[in-house]
Amino acid sequence: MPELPEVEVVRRGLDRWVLGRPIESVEVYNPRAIRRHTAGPLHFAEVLTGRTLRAAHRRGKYLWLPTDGGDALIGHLGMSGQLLVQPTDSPDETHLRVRIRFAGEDRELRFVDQRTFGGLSVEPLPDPEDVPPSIAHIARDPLDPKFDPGAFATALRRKKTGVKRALLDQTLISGVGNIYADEALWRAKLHYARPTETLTGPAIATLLDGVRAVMLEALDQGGTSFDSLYVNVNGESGYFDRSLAAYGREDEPCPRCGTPIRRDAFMNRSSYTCPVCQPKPRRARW
DNA sequence: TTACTGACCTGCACGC
DNA sequence: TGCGTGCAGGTCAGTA
Repeated sequence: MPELPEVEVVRRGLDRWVLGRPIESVEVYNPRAIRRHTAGPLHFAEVLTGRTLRAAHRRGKYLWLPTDGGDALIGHLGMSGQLLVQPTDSPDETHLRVRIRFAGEDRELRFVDQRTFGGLSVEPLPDPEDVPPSIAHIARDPLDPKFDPGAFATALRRKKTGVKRALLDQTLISGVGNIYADEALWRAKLHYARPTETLTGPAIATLLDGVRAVMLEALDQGGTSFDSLYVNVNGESGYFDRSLAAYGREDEPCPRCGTPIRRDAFMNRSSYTCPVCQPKPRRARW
């Protein structure tokens, strides 16, 4: 599943392979892949054709690529999305949704998405130095140099919810998905249902350290390839799943204390914890 | 205003 | 072999 490190790997690939190349044509094979572009597939293709992508930016798990026309191509990989730079003559992927060809290039950009939770859109970019309006509500991620740990701690304690639910709230802190939330909580020895208002300053600092550490380790290894759904722009998988301590390790021994890892249903998904290292709080918030 | 829930979507694993 | 069901999970609209 693409989380922040995976998206950053993709951003770096886009930065290397697609910038400065005029777009020759755009083909949309599944309208759902551009559902956020409300003007429709034809408009999406028309507005991009002839444009040149100038940069590749990221806010949390969103990517945006400003064009020379005062707008930006915005992308989100969802759960299974891939942005691939492929030779123009290579066979189409089964779930190819959008193809972008560049003038005079033997490589093209493909948006491939099995589950179509991700998508692309184009929208005006009033300030080239700022984020697009549609993703302005997304908070900075903990790897962002301008991320403010003090403001995060204040906002976190103001919430009246469980700490994992808060970590998954992209308006509070971005880039944390289910996998890295579980890993960061394991590192910080916090149960996912710990009420946010009971977290101390040092506990929040430890949690942030855990989030940063797990993201940086994933980034070093090219992202988390938990299944075959995630690959970088060159189609290569990462290997970070080998380093996961809790997520996906149900009944396996906790790397810290040896107690079998437990899986609970949480928010229509799974949560993995060590029942000894991460004891359930007496007063839990789900 | 804030917290929470469910829908969206598709391929795979599993049981019958 | 084929069918039905459950599961995976990021985001956001709708509800409480």
